[in-house]
Amino acid sequence: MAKQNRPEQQQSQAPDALNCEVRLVDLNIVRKVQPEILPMPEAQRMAEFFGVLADPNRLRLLSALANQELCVCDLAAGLKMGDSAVSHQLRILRAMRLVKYRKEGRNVYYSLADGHVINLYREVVDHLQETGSSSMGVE
Amino acid sequence: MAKQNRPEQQQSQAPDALNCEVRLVDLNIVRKVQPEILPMPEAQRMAEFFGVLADPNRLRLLSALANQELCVCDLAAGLKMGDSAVSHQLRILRAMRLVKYRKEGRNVYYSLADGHVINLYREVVDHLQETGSSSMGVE
DNA sequence: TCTATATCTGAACAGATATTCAGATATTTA
DNA sequence: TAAATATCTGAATATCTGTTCAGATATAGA
Repeated sequence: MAKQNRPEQQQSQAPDALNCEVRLVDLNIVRKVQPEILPMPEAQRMAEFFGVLADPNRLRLLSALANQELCVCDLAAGLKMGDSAVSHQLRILRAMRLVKYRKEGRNVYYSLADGHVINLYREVVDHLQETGSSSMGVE
Repeated sequence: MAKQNRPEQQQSQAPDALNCEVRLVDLNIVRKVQPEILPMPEAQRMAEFFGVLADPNRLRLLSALANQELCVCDLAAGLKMGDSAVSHQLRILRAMRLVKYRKEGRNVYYSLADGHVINLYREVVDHLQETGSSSMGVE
């Protein structure tokens, strides 16, 4: 951790800094890098968002809604999931505003909220196709 | 679950289907939706990818690497994390091919693997800015 | 009103995940 | 060679997450 290797320019500047618990070279780099680092609150918000997409069943729900609105029980039937599980997942998607819904009688029809999800989807498909090993059957 | 409400066109087609455990209307919709649903293996792969981005410290690591390559101990110092934690997280980013690395002496310098991450980043920032409640200080 | 249906909700459990700790490996320097 | 440093790794622990289950709410139809 002491980072005494990697000789850099300003070691002559403050000789006593070498005895300090904070090392000189670290400080220079850290000072440069720190402001570029995503602050923790925003990082958490972003992580929370990605976390919503980090579940195969939620992704499948989104893909089912990509072309038409569907109610909970159709989604459950189509994905072969329990109604309750679908409802729980839809709530998470709703909280992140990835889907919107509309009530009609006792049915609730869900649909995608905007195009961001699709864009994300394609970007990830690109990445996985280029780097990954499997194929992703997406046009 | 029986979906006897929502009267649809083809109920006259097969009257005995009403006694079947699989309901008619469900079947029609499910048959239409099924092929559009992301298959489970690909959904899992994609979810795994998003899961890698679903951690605030990994996002912070990526943001630190967005402008320059950095070694493990500088990342640890900059993010105020333990060396071991950083190393563990970098391994995950490496496995998903989001970062690449280069050894130099006893240091290992990491950098972003390609531009997909940045694109994803911006897309999410857009989404969060439009729908979310907080501001994300990204240009 | 009563029944069936669609959806939602909270609790509980199993499985996944991030960090810490201790220690291993590799490289540089004395 | 020995000591110091940078990085990595596996085990252990605490936390988070997804599903199921039981039951609540709401709406449509008899």
